[in-house]
Amino acid sequence: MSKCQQCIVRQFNSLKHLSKDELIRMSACKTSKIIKKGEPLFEEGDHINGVFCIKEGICKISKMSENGKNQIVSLVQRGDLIGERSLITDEVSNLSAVAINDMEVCFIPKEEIISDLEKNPDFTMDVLKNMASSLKKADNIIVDMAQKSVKQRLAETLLKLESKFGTNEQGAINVNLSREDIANIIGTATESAIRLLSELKKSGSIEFIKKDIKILAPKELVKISNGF
Amino acid sequence: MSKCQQCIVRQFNSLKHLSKDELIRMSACKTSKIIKKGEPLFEEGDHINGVFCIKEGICKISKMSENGKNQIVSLVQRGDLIGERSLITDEVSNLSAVAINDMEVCFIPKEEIISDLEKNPDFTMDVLKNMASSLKKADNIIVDMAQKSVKQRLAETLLKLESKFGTNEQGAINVNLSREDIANIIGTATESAIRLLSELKKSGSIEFIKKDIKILAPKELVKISNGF
DNA sequence: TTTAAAATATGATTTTTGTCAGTTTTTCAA
DNA sequence: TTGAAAAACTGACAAAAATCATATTTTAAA
Repeated sequence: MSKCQQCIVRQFNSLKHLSKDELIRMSACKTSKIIKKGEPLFEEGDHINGVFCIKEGICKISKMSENGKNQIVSLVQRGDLIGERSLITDEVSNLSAVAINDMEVCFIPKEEIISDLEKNPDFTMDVLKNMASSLKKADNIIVDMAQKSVKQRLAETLLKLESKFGTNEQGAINVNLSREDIANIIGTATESAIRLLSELKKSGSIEFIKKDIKILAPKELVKISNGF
Repeated sequence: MSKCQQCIVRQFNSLKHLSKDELIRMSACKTSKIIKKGEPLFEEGDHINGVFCIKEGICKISKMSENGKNQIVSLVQRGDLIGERSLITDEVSNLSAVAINDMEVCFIPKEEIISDLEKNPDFTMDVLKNMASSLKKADNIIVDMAQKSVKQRLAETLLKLESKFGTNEQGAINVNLSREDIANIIGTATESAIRLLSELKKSGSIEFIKKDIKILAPKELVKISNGF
């Protein structure tokens, strides 16, 4: 199994603050998993008891509402760390994570990393920073969900997706989301999302390359997102 | 000025993990403020550069949307700490805080408390725990905002308000929110909130005592909140 | 390759929610 | 106390979004 000390992915997240010794110890106890597209990494109610470091692939973090609809709360990709919260509380996960393409993921058990959290202030502060940043993002999403129309949220989401995942050779947003996934990000019915995408296509703001979405007029989407 | 070492309020938040020495030092540099109902404690764009410890009163934490509507993200009360994020990042606040009744608040400058965050692991871990808990709550709010109807959110909000602030002598929810505030919590137009409150009143789930709301049938509200 | 299932798409309709306009009630300061 | 401003309320209507029905296209398994 590959060694954490030599893993590039670690440089992208809080684990970069661990010392060589800490990494060697971690490397010895980590496990590596392959998760196929569509399969869960963990589900609501699971005891995670550790953190996942994403070596390859993208997954959607979602939560079931009482209405039985799925809401995607975030998308995480190569280099991201998930499950930091499990280090801090003993509660079961309130979220589930499902691969949207094939993934390679390392798992570091809680008992191995918890002492680092207590003893390595650089590591702790970085975890804290990430949480603070997530919290700020969450507040912004709450405001958007509460105050923006579905159309505004769709336009904003497309812009965010492009900035996060970039574009492929044909210029389309480089993440493989179904129309249903998009609807579950913006919090609307799948039909509504499809309808509004068609509208944006008709008006020339986007085009479809197969099922992928290419943004043609980003400024137009910014306008829509801001309510014009 | 009163001393932090003797302040009961401190027991309710992360500051309880500070040592006697740390408290004495903090006490020497803290400032105390009286904020009248309706006045801001801080506003969007302010450099907070420290934490506020609420000694008395309640305030609403809110954010302006691009649409020009105000969204209340949380309500904080006696014993709560606000502004922890300012300790971690140098960004200006993305939120504003306005008193909903007269408040007494202590302010502890960042430079005084930042070393505790770096050197006192109990304190750090408690801040981390609170952030993790806030993050979980935020995820739940996102799901509610995205997936629940205004009526569902109103019912849920009333239940949450009662459980957080309790009831007064007449059994009404013990927090002084305007109808507009309620609308800004659930993310809807003031008129819609008023209309749905009247509906709940007609159906006997709640009653009004002056402008205050008294929950008569909590089970009914739970049903509504869950979509029945 | 064929075929069934899943995903995408579109139309018609209903429900939900927002907006505007106006009335009544409450609050608070002169 | 009184009168103006703010808050609460109600109705009518418009806009947004969900739902239901159904058609078409794509995907993936046999």
